[in-house]
Amino acid sequence: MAKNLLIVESPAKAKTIEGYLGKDFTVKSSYGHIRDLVKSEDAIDIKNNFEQRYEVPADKKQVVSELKKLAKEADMVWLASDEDREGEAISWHLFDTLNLKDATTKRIVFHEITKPAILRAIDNPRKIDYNLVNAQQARRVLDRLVGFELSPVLWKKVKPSLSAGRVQSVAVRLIVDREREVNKFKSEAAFKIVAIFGKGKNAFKAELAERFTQQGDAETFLQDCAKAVFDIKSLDTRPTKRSPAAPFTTSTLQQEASRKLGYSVARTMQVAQRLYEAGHITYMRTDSVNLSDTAIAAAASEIVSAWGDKYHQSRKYKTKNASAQEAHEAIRPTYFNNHTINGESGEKRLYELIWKRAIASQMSEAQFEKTVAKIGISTRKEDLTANGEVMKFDGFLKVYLESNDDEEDNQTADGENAILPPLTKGQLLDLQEMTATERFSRPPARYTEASLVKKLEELGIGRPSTYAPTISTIQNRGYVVKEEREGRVRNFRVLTLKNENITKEEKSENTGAERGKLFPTDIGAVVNDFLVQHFQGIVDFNFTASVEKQFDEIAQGLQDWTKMIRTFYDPFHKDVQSTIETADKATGERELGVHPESGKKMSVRIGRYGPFVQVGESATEENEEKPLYASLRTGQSIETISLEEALELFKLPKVVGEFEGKPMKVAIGRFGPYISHNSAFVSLPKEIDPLDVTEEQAIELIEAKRKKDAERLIKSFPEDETVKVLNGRWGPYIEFGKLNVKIPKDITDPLTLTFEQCKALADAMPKDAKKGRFGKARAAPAAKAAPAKKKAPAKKAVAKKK
DNA sequence: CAGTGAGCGAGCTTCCGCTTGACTT
Repeated sequence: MAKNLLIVESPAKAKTIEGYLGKDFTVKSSYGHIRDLVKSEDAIDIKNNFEQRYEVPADKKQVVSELKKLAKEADMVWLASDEDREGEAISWHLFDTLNLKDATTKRIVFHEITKPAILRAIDNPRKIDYNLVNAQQARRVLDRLVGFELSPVLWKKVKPSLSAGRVQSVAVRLIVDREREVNKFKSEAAFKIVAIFGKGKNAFKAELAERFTQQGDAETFLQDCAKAVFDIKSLDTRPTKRSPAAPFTTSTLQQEASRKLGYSVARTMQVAQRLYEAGHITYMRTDSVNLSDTAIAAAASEIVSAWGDKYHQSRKYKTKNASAQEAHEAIRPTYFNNHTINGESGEKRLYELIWKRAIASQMSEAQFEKTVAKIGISTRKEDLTANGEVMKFDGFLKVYLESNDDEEDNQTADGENAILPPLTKGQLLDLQEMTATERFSRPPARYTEASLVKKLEELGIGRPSTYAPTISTIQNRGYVVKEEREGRVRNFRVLTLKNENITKEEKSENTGAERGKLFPTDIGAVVNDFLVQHFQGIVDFNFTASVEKQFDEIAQGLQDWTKMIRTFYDPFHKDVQSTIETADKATGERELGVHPESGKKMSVRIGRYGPFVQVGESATEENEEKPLYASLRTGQSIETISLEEALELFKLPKVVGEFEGKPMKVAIGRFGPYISHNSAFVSLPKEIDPLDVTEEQAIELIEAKRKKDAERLIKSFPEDETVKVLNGRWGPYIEFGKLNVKIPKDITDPLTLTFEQCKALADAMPKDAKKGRFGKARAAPAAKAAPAKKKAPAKKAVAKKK
């Protein structure tokens, strides 16, 4: 039996370290935290110095009992969790839970998983740092108090099951604020002047720095240029350089994988996890840009052997982020000589990105020669400017170029890297063409998942391990949606000067189209406004930063954690209580105006089933007339919907005629406009406006759908006409009433299916798990359904008594 | 994929950070 038990947080790490340490050490993992606050309200004893009640969650029981057993048998237990607040707390929880003894327990730390680093750590053990543990407890207690007091306020004042927290509520606020900036934004048009000089290989572009807001001014400029002589007024050539970016942290990896590979932050983390577990990369949840000395040396030898000494430059990076805890290395390949790996294509691509970024970070800078030519115009006092750039040495650009957040900027940057022909001062230039193009100022960009992570990191909010889950949470709660939105067509004017002739034309472009951007929902906006109004301090962008400062003081032993929490909690709790007592229910209600025909009040707000328009006052005892209601459609918001758009909502659903003795109704559902007829549905093609569907069109569409369905039909049953075997997009399936049933793999020929078999398969389908691809997230209401069923007979019993 | 928008009211929801699996369609 090994004399030493060493415990780290991650099992993959444990495996590596075990290889370094030999027989005397058993290396095990705690799988992160092993204890957490109990779920119930008495987790924190507020009156008694915020004393906490912890428990080992069910999924950690086995880990804990195994560690307990091993600890008992070992002579010495080495607590080697990460060197940060959470890691220190994990060590303390282990110490406490496993009943360890001071004399036979040592705390060690390392920032990199290399043999020398581990051995050095073992030679320098210390005790558990209780100041650091206290700082973690303060963090944990504060987050629980905020989350579990704020969320119930929302259940009362907005809607059940909502949530609020120090991190997620600020994330939502960023998105709501940004959306409002976009909506408020007024685009301004101005004419941009671009000239092309020279012919063929010697052609180059020059631009005017100023822009003209009036078309007349742009035209005058072109007219003046028609007769002008152009000459090189000045030439300025100077060397410039560009340096490589630091190796990846979690946040920069997420950003770059989003831009270059189109991955969501969750996908990036999943793929990175697999690379880590396969031993290809170092730990992927890190805020450090630091590389170990062995890694720097390995990168150096790789660079020198591949491209020579000239391309190598050893660099150490420092984090700019004050909140970084730097318990790990930056994300890098474990072996730099593996330029690529075996694996699934997603893994390969992410690995190569990580490899290139890490390698490039140890390479020489790229060198350029940048030329700025000022071009004089004989008839005007302004100058045109031509920029040219020639790469003299590629350096790190041989392997890696960091991309930019702003795609449109990259497009307009084409003039930047252009190569200028040989030019001399005083040289006269031959104008080929000059254009004045109307350009529009752009609103601030909506957040993508990755750019939101970047912003949160800048604000010091959240940690590498929580970025991806936070992004999921705010979407799962319905505060935010990731969506594509269609743009609209916009016209712009172009004036062209060619051969001393000015022509004008109007062109059109698509603008405002968005892909994979985060939009706030109505509920997200209402919750945000409610929190901003009543809990300003918590959703303040600096709240985390200011509590972090205090956690740091606690960690240094300069402040008592219970006093800090007390100072925060008492006024906060007061706010919670007064809000519960005095605040109105938040519905986001907004008056739209009056109905043009009836003169009744029109308003929008959020109801039980989502946002809707109401025409007329709500029914009361005096006012017996019921108002009319209509739900808003996908993409519409109570904040921006107009009276006209609201009126449109009442035009549907409408009956457009009769077919086979049953009415045909046009409506708009979750998947767009459709016709319903005799409990069958037909989607409307995009080119047909749902408001002017004719009876003939509707019949035609229904018949076409029937014909198509008949072609897909493999088998039907005389026992029940609603049961069919059909050919679907992914192969055959059974349609059992409204339920779609998958055919099990052992049935190779669907023609052999009997009615009884179909029925059995349908019965075997879990009742609540039929909706959506993400059954797991939706499966929660199952718990809800159970007590409701229990209640039902009780109600009946009461009814019978009556 | 429809319509629903009163209230009754039990028991439920919820935080942030550390870690991996176990799961469908």
